[in-house]
Amino acid sequence: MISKKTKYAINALVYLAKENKGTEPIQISKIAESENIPRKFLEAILLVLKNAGLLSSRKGKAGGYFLHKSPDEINIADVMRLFDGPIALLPCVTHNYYERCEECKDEANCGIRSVFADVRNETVNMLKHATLTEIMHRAEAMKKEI
Amino acid sequence: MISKKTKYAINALVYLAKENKGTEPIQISKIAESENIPRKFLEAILLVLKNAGLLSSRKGKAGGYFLHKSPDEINIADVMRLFDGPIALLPCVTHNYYERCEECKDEANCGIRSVFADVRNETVNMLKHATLTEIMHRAEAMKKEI
DNA sequence: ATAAATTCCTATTATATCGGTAGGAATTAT
DNA sequence: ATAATTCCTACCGATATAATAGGAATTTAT
Repeated sequence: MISKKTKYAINALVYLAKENKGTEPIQISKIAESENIPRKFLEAILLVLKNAGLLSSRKGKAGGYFLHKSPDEINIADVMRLFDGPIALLPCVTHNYYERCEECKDEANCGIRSVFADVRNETVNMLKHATLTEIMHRAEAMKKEI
Repeated sequence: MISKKTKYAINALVYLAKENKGTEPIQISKIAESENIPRKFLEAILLVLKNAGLLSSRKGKAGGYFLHKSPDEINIADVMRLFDGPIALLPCVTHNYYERCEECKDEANCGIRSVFADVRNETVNMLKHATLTEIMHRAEAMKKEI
């Protein structure tokens, strides 16, 4: 399961992608209210997204948040990694955070590892393609289907 | 990431599948030593696998564990579910343990849900096909490749 | 019958993570 | 100056993880 942080982050990003017509920043409290996210908790989440370069902010009165990258450059894989760490199900098949399984006898010939490597590749591939744009397209498509 | 319990369980099962030529039970301590798993911890794991019907045991002197099902009927998906619960990354896309996301406004038209449903289907499909037999075949194949 | 070896069962523990709250400092528009 | 907002640090309770400890129950071998 992904953490609530990740889930909230994705929802907030999608909301910003939909709402951000001009470049007017949108306040934390507005996002929190619309997306049913605890306000203070969301505060911390948006800060992380900002420091990771996905969001920009304006401080002070009439301040708020807005997308820093284009909606088709922001994908679920990156957001998940930011909050929940590696996507892989085994430490020995992560690309960026590789760690040997201490109990493993022969990593190079491990059938279990081979399975989880396939799963990782497929999952990352799917989540990389799940951009904000793609997510919005899917929601649109579902609404049109009766 | 899967838990160590799941990882240990899979390793123990593969070991039993490989070692179980006759029907002689194999002792916890032998599995623990061979697979580098803390003995007492493995004890609890094997008990769960037994109660789930994957293993059988003989008690007392010369007792131990052995597969209850055929190696091609035991797959990683089932083992993961047993120890780590649902495989899906969102509660609203699990088949067996469905739970609504409390913050969600419109589940039926949720683009995020749609993405994670795809991921779930693909992952479960791959893990269902990852039987003990398949795992052993993969290891064999890798050893033959130089 | 007895001893030895083993699974089975119940508690306990240490550590970390998750989900969230609290309070205030810094910044900016009006 | 004031009001509104982001930014930052610290804290907290609950739960899960990865074990460990100790002994009861069971069975085989002698």
